[in-house]
Amino acid sequence: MAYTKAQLFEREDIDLAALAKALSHPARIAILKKLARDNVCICGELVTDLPLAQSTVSQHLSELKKVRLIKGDIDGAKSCYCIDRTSVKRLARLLENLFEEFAEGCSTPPLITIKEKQK
Amino acid sequence: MAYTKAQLFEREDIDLAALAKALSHPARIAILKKLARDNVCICGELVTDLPLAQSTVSQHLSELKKVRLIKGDIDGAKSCYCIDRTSVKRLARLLENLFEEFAEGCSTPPLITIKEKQK
DNA sequence: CTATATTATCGTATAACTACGATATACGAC
DNA sequence: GTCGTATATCGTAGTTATACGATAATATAG
Repeated sequence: MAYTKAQLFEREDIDLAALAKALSHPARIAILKKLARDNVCICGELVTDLPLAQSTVSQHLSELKKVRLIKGDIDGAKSCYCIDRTSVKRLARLLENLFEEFAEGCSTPPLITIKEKQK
Repeated sequence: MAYTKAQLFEREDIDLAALAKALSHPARIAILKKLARDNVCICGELVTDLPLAQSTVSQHLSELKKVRLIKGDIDGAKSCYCIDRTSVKRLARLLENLFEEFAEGCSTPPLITIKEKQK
């Protein structure tokens, strides 16, 4: 039988799932946090920081780039990556929608909302 | 060599990654949203709602339960699931931390784009 | 141009995920 | 008890993810 039926769901759910998948490995979370801290970061720094081989780091970067959470530029022989704030905002919006539904569904206490504090 | 090195990362990153993985399939997002809307929901309703076999839905429910985003109670022959607000709050907190880091990172967009690497 | 440094990509092995049908289990009705 | 319903679990096939080393590609240094 077929393998995935993911495309049979609602667009928004598919989008959020794709972004969540990008966050579903601690290495990629760590990469995003470092990129955020340093604002920009060359690949080599990530390789020395993470307990992973260079090719594996490159692979993780590629995944993050695929969903546009980061973008990369070539600077000489090195690659500079930075957070793509547009997509981060999109992720924040999708998460907000989700958490709103959580909040609506029940009368129990307040849910923390994801606020967008950027710039 | 080993397969996963996920456990070598920081606790918080591992936790967030695990929760994000639970959100990384549109079916599970849809399940969470329905559980939130109905506050409580029996498994059968989910099966008729989703374009998936009963066993597959049960599997997705199991994954959500594994990270405690939902909890289930047996009500006779049926199973009632509902959102676990405690874990949802934990997820919200972890996401907040992440987004805070994003916000703290520099606001200046880009760096000098030299050129596109291609092959 | 050659050598070195940096990063991306390829090939590959293994683990995990997705999905289903079949089966097991547990309950309620009878 | 048996029958039917509702869920969970097992077995499994195919797909995707993780990880590495090896190699290719590109830029800089000499």
